[in-house]
Amino acid sequence: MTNVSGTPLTADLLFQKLELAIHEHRLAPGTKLGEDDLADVYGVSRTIVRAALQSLSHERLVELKRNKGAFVAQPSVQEAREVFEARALLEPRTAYSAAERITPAQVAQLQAHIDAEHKALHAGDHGRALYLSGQFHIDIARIADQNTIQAMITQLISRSSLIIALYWQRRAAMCESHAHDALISAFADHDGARAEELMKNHLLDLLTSLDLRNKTSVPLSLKDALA
Amino acid sequence: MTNVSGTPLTADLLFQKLELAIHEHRLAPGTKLGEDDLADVYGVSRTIVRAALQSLSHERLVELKRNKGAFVAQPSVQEAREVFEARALLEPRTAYSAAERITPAQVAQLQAHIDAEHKALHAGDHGRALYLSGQFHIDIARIADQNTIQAMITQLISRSSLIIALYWQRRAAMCESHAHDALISAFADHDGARAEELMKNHLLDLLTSLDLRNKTSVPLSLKDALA
DNA sequence: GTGCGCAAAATTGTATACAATCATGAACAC
DNA sequence: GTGTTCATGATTGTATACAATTTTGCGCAC
Repeated sequence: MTNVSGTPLTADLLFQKLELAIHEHRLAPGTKLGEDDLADVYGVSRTIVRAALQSLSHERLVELKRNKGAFVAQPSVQEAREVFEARALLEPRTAYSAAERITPAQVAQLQAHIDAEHKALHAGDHGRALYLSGQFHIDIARIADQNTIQAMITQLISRSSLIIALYWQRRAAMCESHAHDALISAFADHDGARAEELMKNHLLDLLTSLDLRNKTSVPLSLKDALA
Repeated sequence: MTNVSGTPLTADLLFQKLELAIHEHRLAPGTKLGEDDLADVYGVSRTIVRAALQSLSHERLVELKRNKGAFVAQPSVQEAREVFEARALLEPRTAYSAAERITPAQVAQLQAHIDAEHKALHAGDHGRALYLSGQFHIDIARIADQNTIQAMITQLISRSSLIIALYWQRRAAMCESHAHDALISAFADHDGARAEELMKNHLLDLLTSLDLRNKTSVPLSLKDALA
């Protein structure tokens, strides 16, 4: 099948599309990503699809099982804890740095970001709201001018989205929390210490809102349970 | 060209070989990694080579320039600072956790690691010594039982090796420092606070031993300077 | 001799063909 | 009816062929 739309659709682009779909919970953990299927859907060859899947695998969003195929990752309870451990080490201090460097224009950007998040939530688009809420954290790293840390946080945020999909217990409540608003306030005041503390607590809140009791994670398809 | 040796040499294996070569400074920053060249050397098709190069690119050890080829990365001064910023956030706290959990057997492992490093240094194999010294840091994350953080530190260590290749100022001195010995002592005592502090200082020492003054990084080949 | 332009060579990007492995299911023994 | 075996089909792994782009270098004008 040849590509129909105007853009040639490179591997990076396909990567972004799939990453977004996973982040917005349009692709559930455990979903099989067949190479031919994706190639047909997006009108590219398997070469491109494989490159994109390899990238997703590197970001831990997809698990590549040799001779079996690619599946949307299903983070274990252990992995979920580790991801939030890592975030706890990186994000509070990064928020501190961001608060010291942030410009009024960037404060406005963050605020616009939150507004969009609330709007999506109001429109019932929970996936979109979750994605935007993640972008908020990534923006903070960008404002702190730490590209390396930003790349790490980006990965951790995406993985958190999978974790949320698997272990969230009270879905409705989450996005209503005004932790992000409080953070913006600290940023506007250039109050690094407060931003750091708020971020730390925000991450703890997120973690405790998960149900990480050690029931071996329920596989979505019965088939996988036996394999 | 067909593969001569016994093992089929998969993409992951080639990735490891190249990563090690970069880490041990056998491949200098800026070196071009031609696909056909690598394919010939290792007796595999370009398909495998490209997969390995893509992985290396994801680890930021190789820079992929579209239609130009793959080159061993040359981290900028800014990137060098960012890498050590990230390490400063991750490693001290991870050392703390490791100190609390470490077993006597693991202490012995670390000690053996250091002995091997000293031996390599004595044998004049600086590249090997540098590699082993990096593994020490990765082992700490492993002992802390933090796979996610370990993966991040692994990447940061490899990138640090490139940074050292570019910005180190007093080569001989480095590995003689006994920072690792002091860390082991703290680990043996399960003294988390001391381990954390030692690691923090160790990373600061490393950073200050670099020459990160903002001269636009000297390109190894004149050709790249103009491109 | 210097600089421009174009053609040839080399290198990377993508698609496709073939090989290897795994999944499915029918046939058969018990 | 249950379980095993083997053949068939589907899916992934690898190599190769072709297209697109870049680099190289020759030839020519000035």
